[in-house]
Amino acid sequence: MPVTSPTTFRTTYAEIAAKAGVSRATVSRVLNGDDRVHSDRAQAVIEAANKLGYRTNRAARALSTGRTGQIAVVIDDSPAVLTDPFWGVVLAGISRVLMVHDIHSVLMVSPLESEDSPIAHYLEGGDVDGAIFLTVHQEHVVQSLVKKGLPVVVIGTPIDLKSEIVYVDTDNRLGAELATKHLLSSGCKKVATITGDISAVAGIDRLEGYHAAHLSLGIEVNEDLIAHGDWSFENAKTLTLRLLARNPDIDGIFAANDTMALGVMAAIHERGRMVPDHVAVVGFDDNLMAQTHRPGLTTIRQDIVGLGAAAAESMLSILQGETPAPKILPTELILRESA
Amino acid sequence: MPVTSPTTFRTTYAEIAAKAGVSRATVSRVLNGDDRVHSDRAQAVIEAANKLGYRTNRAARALSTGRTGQIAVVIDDSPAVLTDPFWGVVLAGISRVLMVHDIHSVLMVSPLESEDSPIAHYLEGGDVDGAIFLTVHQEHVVQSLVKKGLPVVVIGTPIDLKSEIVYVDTDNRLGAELATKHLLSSGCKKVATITGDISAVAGIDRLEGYHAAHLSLGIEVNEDLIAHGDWSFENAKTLTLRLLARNPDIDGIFAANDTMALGVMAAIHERGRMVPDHVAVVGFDDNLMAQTHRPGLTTIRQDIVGLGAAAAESMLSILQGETPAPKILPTELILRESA
DNA sequence: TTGAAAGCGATACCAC
DNA sequence: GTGGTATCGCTTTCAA
Repeated sequence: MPVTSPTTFRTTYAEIAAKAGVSRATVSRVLNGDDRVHSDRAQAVIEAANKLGYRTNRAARALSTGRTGQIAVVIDDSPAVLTDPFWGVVLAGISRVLMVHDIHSVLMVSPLESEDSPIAHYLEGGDVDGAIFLTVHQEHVVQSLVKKGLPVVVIGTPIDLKSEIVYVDTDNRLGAELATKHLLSSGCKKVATITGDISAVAGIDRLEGYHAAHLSLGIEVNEDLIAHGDWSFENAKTLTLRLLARNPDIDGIFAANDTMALGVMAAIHERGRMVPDHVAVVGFDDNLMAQTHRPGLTTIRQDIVGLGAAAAESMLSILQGETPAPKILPTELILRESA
Repeated sequence: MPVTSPTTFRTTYAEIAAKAGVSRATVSRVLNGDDRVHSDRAQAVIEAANKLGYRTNRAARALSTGRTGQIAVVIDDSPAVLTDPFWGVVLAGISRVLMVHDIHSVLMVSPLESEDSPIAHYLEGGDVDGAIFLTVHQEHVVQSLVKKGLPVVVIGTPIDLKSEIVYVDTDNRLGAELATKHLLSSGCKKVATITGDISAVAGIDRLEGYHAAHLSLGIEVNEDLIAHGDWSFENAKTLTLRLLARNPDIDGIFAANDTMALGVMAAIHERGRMVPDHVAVVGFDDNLMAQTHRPGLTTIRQDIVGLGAAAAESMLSILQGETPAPKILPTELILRESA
């Protein structure tokens, strides 16, 4: 016999059934919204349940239905990721939506290196009904999970688009185009960019946006103005210094994220130049630093809560047997002092 | 009959038992590390389990034992909290420790306003074996959960210490003392402080540390140098401006967190003064901004991963029937350019 | 429309 | 040491 749960004593269907004068089967029907129960008996069941403070036992339900009512949220276990305020907000977006549908989010912080990492096993183990990945981990691992029938949603565009992975992402390309166009159309003649990590899709897309802006305005891109960064402050600063040394007449810089934009500004100041008077700067993300830094950083805001919410909704949709199309969320230019 | 689990087909004890030529009871014993099983049979069971790729069904176990193997991690649903990089790291610390013990972290993002908020019900509902709170929400709600027998650990010192809530926290008082002493002993004659929210224990403790430093160095505290902030950038900036207007000879400022320290520095610059030459600044937290800002922010580093890990360990200890003492984690002064 | 009853998979008591 | 089996609470077929 099991040790009595250390917490509360729980009401069961049996007690509700007794109190309402019906069978357990009927209790189940009523509590699960089955129409074909006489409304008076249904009423009695509901009252009894309320009076007894009934809470459904998820373990029992899971055992019976094969559905756990839980979704794993997998996040990469690296300081760089965890330290990024971005993910907290995404988590909130996911959690809120799932909560409404009475689904719990199980957090798994871990690298997902190989197909038989502990996490991968957890995920196939049936402890959860699906998994949302907060960064594109090793893509083939995710892929193999999908093949095994696990409902999966990835936040961020997968590299291999042919893979039938369901994903949601910010419109990085259009956002970057917005940013670059803003610089170009507000008088900048020579706009450089510090890209993100080009092995990541977000990095590529934001660079493409830079190109697209030039193209649409009929301006030729000078490859010499493109510096390949890695999302980090220090690196961006170094690259900017180099850029400015080679092209002293640069008057605008689009950094592929806010952290790098701060590095860019630091470099500009170090060269004794002013933002935005000498060089205008636009970032991407609109994180806290963008707001608190002086001068305030003009940047591209993404709907981060929305990203999480969209991922959760895609998951719900998969669980209902559908195959949701990828969702790409719009961005918005936030004007502050830097450009 | 249940709908077959959408994911993988699962091996059960029955199959292992058949393959190993033993009973299900024996399979259970072996897989749960019960010694008194002949080692050869045990071996057979283990081999069979591996060969069949057995994964334990948590729902079944939970139903049988009354233990879910899940801990709720409750975090306040406010932008200010979610945007704080701090919590992501704490989460990682918690998750890692629990994971090792095969316990899942269920994330609940929500305010926990009242004793019958949905979350409170979830928590008493037996869906989890315990709860870790990432901010002291309404303390009486937490208290009532404890009274109902739910194992609870709070990250952050509760206001009502007499309450028997298990908690872990950073040594805010000593950290603040360290910060203030650094300013005082490196030549500053007039050190002001921008406090955090004084209705929060962390706010109070950091202010106390400021006092303690003066006391231990035999310097009298000038109440006029204490400005009551609210952790935010803007507010800190405003307060600093006011402080400097009234006391132009302030040459050091301890801000109770890094975000405010940035506000302080912004204000100092706005007044045309230099950091640290005219005014030295020390923050608290050592977040990303402290590192990327120029000049680099001298600050107090807390062991954030450690905080999460400590909370998780306290939880494990409670689950084993112990009553862990509060844990207070040490801090460290990180020297950069600002002081 | 309703109830009886057979599972779901693991555990733990009881008897051998 | 080991096996048989009742049990956890809910769902769902099957009959009535």
